[in-house]
Amino acid sequence: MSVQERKERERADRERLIVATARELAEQQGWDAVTTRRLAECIEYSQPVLYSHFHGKREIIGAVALDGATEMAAALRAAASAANGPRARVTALARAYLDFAARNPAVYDAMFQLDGGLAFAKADTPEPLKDAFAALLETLGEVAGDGVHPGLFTELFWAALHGLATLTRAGRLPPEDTERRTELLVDRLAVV
Amino acid sequence: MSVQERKERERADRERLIVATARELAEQQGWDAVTTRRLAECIEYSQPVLYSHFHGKREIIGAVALDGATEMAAALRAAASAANGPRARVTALARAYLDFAARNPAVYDAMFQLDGGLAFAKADTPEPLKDAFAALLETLGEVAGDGVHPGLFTELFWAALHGLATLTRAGRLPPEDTERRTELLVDRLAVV
DNA sequence: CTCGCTTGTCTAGCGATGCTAGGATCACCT
DNA sequence: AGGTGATCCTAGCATCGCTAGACAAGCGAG
Repeated sequence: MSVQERKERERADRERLIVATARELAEQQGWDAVTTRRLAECIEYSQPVLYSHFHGKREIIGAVALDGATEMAAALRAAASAANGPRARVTALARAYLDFAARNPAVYDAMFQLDGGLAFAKADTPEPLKDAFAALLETLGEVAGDGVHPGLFTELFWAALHGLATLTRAGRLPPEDTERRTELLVDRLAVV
Repeated sequence: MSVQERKERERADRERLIVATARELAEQQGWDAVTTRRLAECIEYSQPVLYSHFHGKREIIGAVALDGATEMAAALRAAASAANGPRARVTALARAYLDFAARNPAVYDAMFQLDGGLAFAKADTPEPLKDAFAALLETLGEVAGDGVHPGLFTELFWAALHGLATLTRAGRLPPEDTERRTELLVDRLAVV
């Protein structure tokens, strides 16, 4: 029994290594540089080993996305709980979201830009993704305003944040005005 | 002289054919299906011909994006001018934007999701892109509110629309609530 | 009308990609 | 100690974007 357990543990370790390495590689050189060959070489195994853990590159991206979602949820909750009052909480949340996207562009891409083969807004949505949305909902729900469904409001606020994050990083929006845009967003959308 | 003119005309025609075919192919089967080989076969020429018109696949995507920007600008202006009053104009604009993105997903991707090698928010930004932003600004500028820079407000509104468009199409947001989100967006952001 | 030349096009191929089949090797249990 | 089963790697397939070099077609000059 102990032998089998050890093997399973080693397998799980290696799987974590694959995901961590893929994330690191993507963060340093972009997802284009994350080829199965390079990734295999980095973890000092051959290509087919990757396919014994994941069905394909998509699933690896998906795994990075799930890790990222867990991290983002924690970052959002930490930022919100450190602020006092609904208004300050929402501002802190928005800043934390944009900050996470800016600091972890590859992870953010894995979550929302690339195809990681993940389901969304459905019953079989993975837990970390639902939890990240829940983290948004916790803070945003209280500023949705009367008669406005909290979930719908959160979706809208999230979409705005997502748009700001992606357009800024793609060079579509001048980065120096990020703070002003964030404040304007909170001012207008949140009912305090 | 006439011979040379004819050749140039034929070359321009073929270039338009390439862009139109790439767009059509992308719209029907997705950008992944737009390979240089398939594209070459569709226009009934060999691969290298593509490279005598464009420096690479990126430039072809960029050309589709520019076409799309021109179209989108026209669609936005048409929608806005058909509505009466600032509030109705903004609503019509938002609907037209989301509608364009939903009806032309491949073109929208070329404009904002894929790398078409285009410059943004800079001096050398191509005219169609600046014009599309200008089309947004024309309608949104009048509802920015006192003391709020119209450009900044337009950037924020645009980001929100972009977020809604991309998240909806990626299956991250339930499509059936699009209209309600749009109304909420206009209600909150626009000062009328 | 014919000949050389430029211009334009295609065939063939390079390196790299995601992914997989099949053989070899190693560790385990009897 | 030896058979057995899991584990891993070598080698290869089809396809990708892109390019070099051969080939042909059409032009202007004599």
